[in-house]
Amino acid sequence: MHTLRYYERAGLVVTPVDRNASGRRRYHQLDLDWITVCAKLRATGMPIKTIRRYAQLVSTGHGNEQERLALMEAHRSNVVAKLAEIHENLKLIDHKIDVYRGRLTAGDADQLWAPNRQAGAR
Amino acid sequence: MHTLRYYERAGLVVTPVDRNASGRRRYHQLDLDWITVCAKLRATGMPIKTIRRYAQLVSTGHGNEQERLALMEAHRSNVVAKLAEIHENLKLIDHKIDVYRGRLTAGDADQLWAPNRQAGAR
DNA sequence: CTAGTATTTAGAGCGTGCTCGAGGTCAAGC
DNA sequence: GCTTGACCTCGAGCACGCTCTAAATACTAG
Repeated sequence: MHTLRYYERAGLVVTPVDRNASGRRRYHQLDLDWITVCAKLRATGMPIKTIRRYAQLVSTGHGNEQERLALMEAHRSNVVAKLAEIHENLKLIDHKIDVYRGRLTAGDADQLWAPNRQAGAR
Repeated sequence: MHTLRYYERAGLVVTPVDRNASGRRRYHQLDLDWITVCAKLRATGMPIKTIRRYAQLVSTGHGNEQERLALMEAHRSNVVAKLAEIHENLKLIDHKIDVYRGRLTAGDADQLWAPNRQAGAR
């Protein structure tokens, strides 16, 4: 709610949102679709600034597909890089999990089943 | 540099960093290894708070593997969820790219090679 | 010894993306 | 008519993760 208004203020919304007689917003399907696109771009880490730029391009109409494409391709490569990085670092997490699982299974023979061996442990 | 000191202040560093006689930090391999782990956790989106908690657990020594495991598993599932989300939204990006590529190729026949058709359209 | 560079601290400041609050307006239900 | 509640605007505030500054100290080259 507050966020929608914020996105609007931030210039992320392509077309001025329709209002009823008393000034309240009436979102139409197109608005919702666009907002969904914004949300997905945000979810992939596109900064507000960039979405604004994209929104500007879209609202300008046809003729700037070149730049829209460039923008999306740039973002895509960021996203792919980020995915690769996270994927890579997930290995560490998995490794740690393995280690702790291992220790706990091994530990079933001492600390965990005879916690008195290590007083104060936990 | 600044960031290392910040991490230290924030309680992310397990063991107090060694200092030389005049008080300057001397990072040893273990420090660097740990900092690398922190960086990787950060890169997967683990908040500073959580890393601090993890660092506390590690510095406490053996006996809390249960909690370390829980922490890592929780983080892992966040990361996996995030990966899935990004992966999902990447489809939209790819779709947009396809659309713009299509328009540009199609457009080679009109706007782009006869931009006068749409005056003012960049 | 001196000048210049690097590092130290504590604390302030910043960029991003929301998120909330105060005060006002309007429509609907009683 | 009056209350209730949803929405309005504008501006302030907040959470996070750094990032930088200022003033002091220390090492390093000449």
